[in-house]
Amino acid sequence: MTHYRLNYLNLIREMGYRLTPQRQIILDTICEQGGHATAREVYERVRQKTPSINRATVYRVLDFFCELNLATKTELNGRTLYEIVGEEPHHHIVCNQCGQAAVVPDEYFNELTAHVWQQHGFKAELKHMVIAGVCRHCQTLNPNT
Amino acid sequence: MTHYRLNYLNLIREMGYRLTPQRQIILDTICEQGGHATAREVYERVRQKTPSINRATVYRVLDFFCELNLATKTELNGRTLYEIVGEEPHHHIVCNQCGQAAVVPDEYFNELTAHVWQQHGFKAELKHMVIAGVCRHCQTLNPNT
DNA sequence: GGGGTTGTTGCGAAAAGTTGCAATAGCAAA
DNA sequence: TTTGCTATTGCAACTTTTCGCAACAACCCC
Repeated sequence: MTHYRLNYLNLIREMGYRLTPQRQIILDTICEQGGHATAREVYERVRQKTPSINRATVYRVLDFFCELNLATKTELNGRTLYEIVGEEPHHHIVCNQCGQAAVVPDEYFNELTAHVWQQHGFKAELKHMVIAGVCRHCQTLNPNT
Repeated sequence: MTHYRLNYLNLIREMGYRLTPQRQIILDTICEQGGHATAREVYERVRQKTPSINRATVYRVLDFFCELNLATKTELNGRTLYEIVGEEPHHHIVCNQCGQAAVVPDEYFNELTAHVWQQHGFKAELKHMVIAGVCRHCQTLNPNT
């Protein structure tokens, strides 16, 4: 977490934005939390450390991090989740039935990226895709669907 | 729109659900609107025709349509959009800079689907994916990014 | 170190979206 | 056509998210 934090804090300044204590605290919080977290979860943790930070600020800072590609915002079965972007880009497969999620590597999307590039001249920037479907386990339980 | 509507209304009943006037009106509305619409837009149009329909009902019915695979719910740069599912499954590429969207066919995802199937035994059910990136036009404008 | 510029924050309020519950009304069966 | 079951709706309260604006404070420059 620590070295992430340093890189990220520099990044914010290098991009011409200001490094405020609120941004540092919120960044630390989502790093500590690890993995996904909803805005509400982040806010709860932040206010425990620093109650003066406003809820609106948490929302704004989270979106700010997303704009800098420092974090991602993902819709995962109804909940909006934020996650720090690590060095390895990755995506998720999520079972529609049991809700279990697993990580899949970026390479799976290579052909897709190539297609849109060749056919549309479109430079895909896949960040944190969610692939819905049915996991192995639930398929054996309900072979009909 | 009309023949869609008939099929869809039958579908609802065949699945054992009830065909209420609210569901018909909301279905008509998103058909009329065509393309994407936010819940709020649908609600506004619905209330113009039939002010007695409650906001909560619109939200519930839209999600109900999604569960029947009659519509899809998509997150598109911050807005939650609903769209009627046509016969052709399709997806979108959306430019991060100008916001322009284009349709891409389902086949582009074949290799991706094969990967998660082979590697994870996961049966992907891709409904209405959104691929973010930069379109051809914006690339020529800003060759740096 | 002190001062000015302007990006950020806190605050209050409004908008958007969700939930539980009692009342209503589809629809199947008599 | 009437009856009964229960899925669905409207209502009201609640949570989540957004917005405008005045006050604040990072950061640059001297």
